[in-house]
Amino acid sequence: MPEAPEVYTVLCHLEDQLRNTGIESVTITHPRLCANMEPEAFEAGLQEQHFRSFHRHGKYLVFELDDRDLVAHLRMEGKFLIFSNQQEIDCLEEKERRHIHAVFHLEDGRCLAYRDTRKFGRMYLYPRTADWKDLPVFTNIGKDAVDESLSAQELLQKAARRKIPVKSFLLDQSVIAGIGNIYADEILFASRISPLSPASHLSLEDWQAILNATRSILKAAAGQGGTTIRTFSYDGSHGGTYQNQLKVHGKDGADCPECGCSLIRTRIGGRSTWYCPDCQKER
DNA sequence: CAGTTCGCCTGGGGGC
DNA sequence: TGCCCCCAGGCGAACT
Repeated sequence: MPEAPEVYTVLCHLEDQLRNTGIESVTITHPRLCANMEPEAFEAGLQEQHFRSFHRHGKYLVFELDDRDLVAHLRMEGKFLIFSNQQEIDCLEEKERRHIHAVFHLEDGRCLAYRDTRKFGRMYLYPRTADWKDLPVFTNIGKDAVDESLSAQELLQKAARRKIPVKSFLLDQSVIAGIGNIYADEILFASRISPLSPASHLSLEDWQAILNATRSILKAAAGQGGTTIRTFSYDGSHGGTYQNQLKVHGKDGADCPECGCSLIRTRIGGRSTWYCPDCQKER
């Protein structure tokens, strides 16, 4: 479940590996992967293009090519894997190979494979746009969580009249982009705010605390290569280490690292949520 | 318009 | 060992 820090980690790895590399051809074996066109058009549109620059917005990866913009969302389990040649893919065991849904054959003989066991990930291809942030896929996506221009005032205004729990509000990508289930729990713990608090009940000071916690936690996690629980890895074998810094998320039966009382596990908006009932007061 | 539910997917784990 | 069911969860569509 890559969130902003994990997507950033993947992006850095791909930039390092693919910058200025050409695409000879692309083979799509799971048509639904291509979100905004037929797979044949997607394959044709990528032919002879080169990876020129690499960006992230929220949980989206953006690749600027010569005259196309390619956008990818890994959702839960999507991964980009780089192989030295086609034979390496052919030699994979069936249970590995069956989850590869796209292969980019690169001009230097390497292969960029997209593997996704649950087929939730999506890719979008567009004619190159002057500013990639104007791409249609970002129409309903808010500012990135670590965007310096995002202010507490802005969050306060967007939360006005919103009755949903603040945790659900933080997960709403149209409000703020890049936060997922793991970091939402960690951000609210650091901010000492109950995830159940209605979003509209938070003060300007509360939003400032959330913004400060968001920036410090996402940056620290990115610095450690992200969080590896369950399946995240940036290249198929190496993961991040921020899971060792988690204070509440996933801590079944654990005590609060601040006050020692028992952490609570509950469900908010259909998602597992961990918090400290003592440190995190409801607003 | 705000909020809720469902469908998409598969592997892993618990219960028996 | 095998079978069934539940769970994980981001996001868009469809609904109230």
